Amino acid sequence: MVMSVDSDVLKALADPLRIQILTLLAQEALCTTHLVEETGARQTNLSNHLKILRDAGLVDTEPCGRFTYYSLRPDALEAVAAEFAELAATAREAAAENRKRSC
Amino acid sequence: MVMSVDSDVLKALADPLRIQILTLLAQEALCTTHLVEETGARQTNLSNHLKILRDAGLVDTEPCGRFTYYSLRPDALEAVAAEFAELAATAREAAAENRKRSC
DNA sequence: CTAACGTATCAGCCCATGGTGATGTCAGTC
DNA sequence: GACTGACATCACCATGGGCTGATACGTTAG
Repeated sequence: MVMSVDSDVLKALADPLRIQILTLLAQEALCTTHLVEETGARQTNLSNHLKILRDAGLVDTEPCGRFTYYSLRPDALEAVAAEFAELAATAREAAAENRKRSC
Repeated sequence: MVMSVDSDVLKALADPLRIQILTLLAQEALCTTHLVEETGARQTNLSNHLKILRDAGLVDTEPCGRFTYYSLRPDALEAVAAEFAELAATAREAAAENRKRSC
């Protein structure tokens, strides 16, 4: 089974502020202003992070007047979760059979 | 529900070579020499990456004479998978109820 | 129309991190 | 004991990425 975890997605997930953003967006859709209030980060900084999350396919954007609502894409996270779960399952199998390449 | 994904674990996962290492270790336990053959990376480089994976609790080491066997820790990956799955579930719920903070 | 606001983009700084060669350490071999 | 091989550690360099201030763009309010 091929491990096809998108490296960009993982890089996008490997940042505390971005995880905080995702956690907030999991609760409800928010626009940048809300995220500025919640995280205390600057608008420019958040805009950068949101671009990374959007490019990675982790969040969706919905323009609403001059606001932009961001929401989390469950399928993207589920795909990551599934691939790690499968990798873990493979490892459990290998461990149960004590598979070990000889030197 | 608190999102407690360990940042170090995610950072450890956010590297293509380390993902390749984990994928190889999921199949069977290997020592550094095997990983050098499989990945084509230098021994020093691999040793660095393996230290990161070990510090993150993603792999186990088992000394065997002058060799060191590395194996993947399924529970660590399962924990990550579970947290992402839960975050995704929360987001699905929020989307179903169309939760959106007003501006 | 003009002003104010929400958001995106740009250029730059700085630090974290990946890669490397040199070296150290420990186990097994002669 | 001397040597070789497996692995870890160190110092160094180069690149990438996060943060920032300045600025541009589009939308709504007055």
